[in-house]
Amino acid sequence: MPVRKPSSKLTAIARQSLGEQVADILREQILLGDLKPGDTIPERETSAALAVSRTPLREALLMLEVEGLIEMAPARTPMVAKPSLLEVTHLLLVQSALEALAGECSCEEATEEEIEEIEAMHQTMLEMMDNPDPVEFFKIDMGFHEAIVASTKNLPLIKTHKQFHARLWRARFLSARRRSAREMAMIDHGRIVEGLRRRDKELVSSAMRQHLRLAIDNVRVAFAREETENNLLSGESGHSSTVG
Amino acid sequence: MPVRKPSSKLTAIARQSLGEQVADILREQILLGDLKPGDTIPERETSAALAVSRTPLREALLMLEVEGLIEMAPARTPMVAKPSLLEVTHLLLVQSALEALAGECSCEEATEEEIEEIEAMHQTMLEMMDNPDPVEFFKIDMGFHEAIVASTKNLPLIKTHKQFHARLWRARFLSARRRSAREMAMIDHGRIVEGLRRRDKELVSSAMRQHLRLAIDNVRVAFAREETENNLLSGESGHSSTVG
DNA sequence: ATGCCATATTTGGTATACCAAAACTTGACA
DNA sequence: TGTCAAGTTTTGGTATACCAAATATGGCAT
Repeated sequence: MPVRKPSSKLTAIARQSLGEQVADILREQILLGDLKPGDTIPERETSAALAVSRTPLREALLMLEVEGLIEMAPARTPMVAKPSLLEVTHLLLVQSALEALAGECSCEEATEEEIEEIEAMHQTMLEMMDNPDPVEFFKIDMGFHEAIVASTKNLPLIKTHKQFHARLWRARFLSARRRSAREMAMIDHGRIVEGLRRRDKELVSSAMRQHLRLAIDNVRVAFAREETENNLLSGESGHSSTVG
Repeated sequence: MPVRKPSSKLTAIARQSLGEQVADILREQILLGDLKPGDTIPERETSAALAVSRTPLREALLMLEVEGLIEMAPARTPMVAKPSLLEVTHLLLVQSALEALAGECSCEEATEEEIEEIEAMHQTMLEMMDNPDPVEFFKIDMGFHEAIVASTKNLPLIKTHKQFHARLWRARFLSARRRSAREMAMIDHGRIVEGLRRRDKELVSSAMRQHLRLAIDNVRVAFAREETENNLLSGESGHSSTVG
């Protein structure tokens, strides 16, 4: 609604700026796959579609760019980031360090209730192992990791983890579809939960690290598979996305 | 220069947008201490002072806010972030994890030349131990850490580290003025350099971690000292900055 | 038929005008 | 004299107009 509202009632609370709201919308679209890597986001067209002016849209684009979700070149239409395998590997390395730290801190900072909640999520995942829908399983998986990070009460850590999380979402989703990957992930999760219960920093930290390292391998095969699929579809055309 | 330049010569390259340039200027001002924590950055006044319009200034403010260098509330004038001791501690914990990871990766990725350069910086610092000017010493100290991170070639890691670096700059500068802190830091640096030369991931990683943990202690005493100084000056007025 | 250059159109970058919500001021009333 | 309320001013939020660079397109010369 780009129109004025001269004085309608009280303007509700409107707690966050339009730019942030737009950023949330776009972020969700990217995460959900409505906007795929490589898709462009022209300013005029998109702002019109969202019924806002270009200014808040540009704010949103700027935020997402700092977060690494989209790429903006000097005079080039903004594009959803399309990380290479190398870059995803780099991101996962950082994420593994962040989560290992989170695990350590969580042993000291997490309340009993928080640990119980984390355990509950793990249990839910165990029961969902045979669920054919990978999306639900994946969401809880991500929630499991988020809950551990949140229990540290370390705001900068939580925020940074969240950003990497968003950038890795797609890659991890693609790689989490394999049944075998799920099974191995659950083993790691089991060790993590056990470590948290005993508040054993070493155990949690190393389990976290191994879990993410496993993710690197899974992503690698996911990339390889996507590559071959693309080649089958377009026969040798598209540029390889496996090299940074 | 808010005026139009109808067609003056060729407009040079102008590689980065005005907003980024402004962000660079403000970031430097904050790092150099020209803008101190708690200082406000009113949009109109600042944009006039920099001879740009509000639009690129707001872009810059937005970037710095995402980076955590300034704080922006809904209808409140932007302010240079004033992290509490708790928050600085949290930041240092994350930074320690990032640098520990950097140390590990550097053992695998750094070239011989890069390691030699890092060693050279260490040597320079050793020779500067008695330099009365803490600023120069500090700059090289920061360069030492940056060089190690850069040698990993992990772009997301480099970028994230840089952001935390900026947020921690002031606190670390204040805490690095103590002679004893410098001496202990040099011991850690020595271990780090030795580890890199032997490409011993465990050694480098643990040395990095210990080094940053030491920094946490130093920051704590620096905060305490600043607190007492403020109390002496203003007699019980200012709100304590030691609690998040 | 093809390659190149001029022009038209699209797109992002910047400036500015306008609006609404806070913050500050001031004056009247208790 | 203290306090509260209304008005003023300041500040950030949003929309829009305009500009320049980049790209696409079509015609012209070879």
